[in-house]
Amino acid sequence: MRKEKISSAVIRRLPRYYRHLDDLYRGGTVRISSSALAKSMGLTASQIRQDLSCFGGFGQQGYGYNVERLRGEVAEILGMNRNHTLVILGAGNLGRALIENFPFAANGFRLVAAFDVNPELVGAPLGGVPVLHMDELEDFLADCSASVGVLTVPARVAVESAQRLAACGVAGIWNFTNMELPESELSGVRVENVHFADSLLTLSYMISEEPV
Amino acid sequence: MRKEKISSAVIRRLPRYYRHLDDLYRGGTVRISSSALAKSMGLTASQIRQDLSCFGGFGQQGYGYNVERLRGEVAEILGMNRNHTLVILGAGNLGRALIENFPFAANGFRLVAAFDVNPELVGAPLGGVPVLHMDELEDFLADCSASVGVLTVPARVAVESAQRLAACGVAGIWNFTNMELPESELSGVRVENVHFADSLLTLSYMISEEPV
DNA sequence: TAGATTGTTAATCGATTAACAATC
DNA sequence: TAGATTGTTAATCGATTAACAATC
Repeated sequence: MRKEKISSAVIRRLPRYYRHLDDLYRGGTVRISSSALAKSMGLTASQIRQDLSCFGGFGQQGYGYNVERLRGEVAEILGMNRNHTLVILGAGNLGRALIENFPFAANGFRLVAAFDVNPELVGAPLGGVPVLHMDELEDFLADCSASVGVLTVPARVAVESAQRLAACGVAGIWNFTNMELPESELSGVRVENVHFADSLLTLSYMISEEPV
Repeated sequence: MRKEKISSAVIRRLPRYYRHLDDLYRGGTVRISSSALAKSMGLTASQIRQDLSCFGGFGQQGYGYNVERLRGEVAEILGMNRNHTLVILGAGNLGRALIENFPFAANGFRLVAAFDVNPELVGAPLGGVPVLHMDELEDFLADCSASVGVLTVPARVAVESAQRLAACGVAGIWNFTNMELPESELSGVRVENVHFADSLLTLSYMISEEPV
């Protein structure tokens, strides 16, 4: 039974399902039951069956789930087959790390260009992708629209860069700046934050639980 | 009233509280009410008062919260004043991005060394931090223990590196590899994952909601 | 067929929101 | 004092877990 509104708790688990199913698939596993998958992921079988049933009935009584099929269904749900494109703003160390090492294609994305203000970086392609000057952003996206803009710029230009991306009509912003973006001013653009500092402070809490 | 076990939902909000309180503090705001803070953070006043009351009563009826004091309390709760130290394993683009740009000190951490297997990187300090060969990890940590190990190594050596860190007695691992670490084999070490792929796939889902 | 395992409904648990007495 | 706002208790809402009929 497909549900209308999927809770964000479920959505945040989907990439992990995909990752585990992809591992199983690559390892040659043909079928898996909810309880076996639950065990390997540290969840309950109930939860997995509930989560999947938000999107349809992908299993078979007495058999379980076909790994290849379920992996494909989850990929489809996540939008991995939609030929999403992205541009990266900021070709510093972090931008370069993503450009050169992140498996965009394996996640259903195609990186089309990087932008930076540093004239020493502009012009020299990175990882097969052209590096253009930030001034060319609007012209480039007018010709060749992108689904997502990746923000790996310095914090002080984060909001301004986000607004330029929104004005160019991107659907989403992948935000690596430690800034909170004013989503209400970004006209419906979805923002996904990767806040390094929040993550480290969570770890800091976890390793500090005992009193000093 | 201090609660025994703090839920992870609350813990994950604490860094955001800190970030907002720090902004207010730097901006010169002296006091703030739960409702004003709630409005600026997109939460409810009830939730903020509930969250904070897990750790103590930091406010005052009729007045609200003193920003400087509350910021300090949250920092204390997060363990930001414990002189945590960390080492980074892997000085590739991502490791370098963290070493050179991440504000460790502002988050209560001191980066003491980086390790890599590449002889071209070993020996040349980055951002004031020595870069040592991975072979020296155990000796180094025997002399100078660290609270946290940061994993910015290639995925294929992620598990092995995590096990070495655990054997050296780190309290936490900040994991940037797209691998799931076997926490049960890491003898109590707390793991905080930064899964870029999971984050991008969540964004992919959000921008793909309408059927094709 | 008998055994296994799903999808779904019901029960439980936990987290968020609302309400309000206490009090600055 | 009167107004504001907390900390906390109670009510609601949502998410997880358990149970089981359906069925492969």
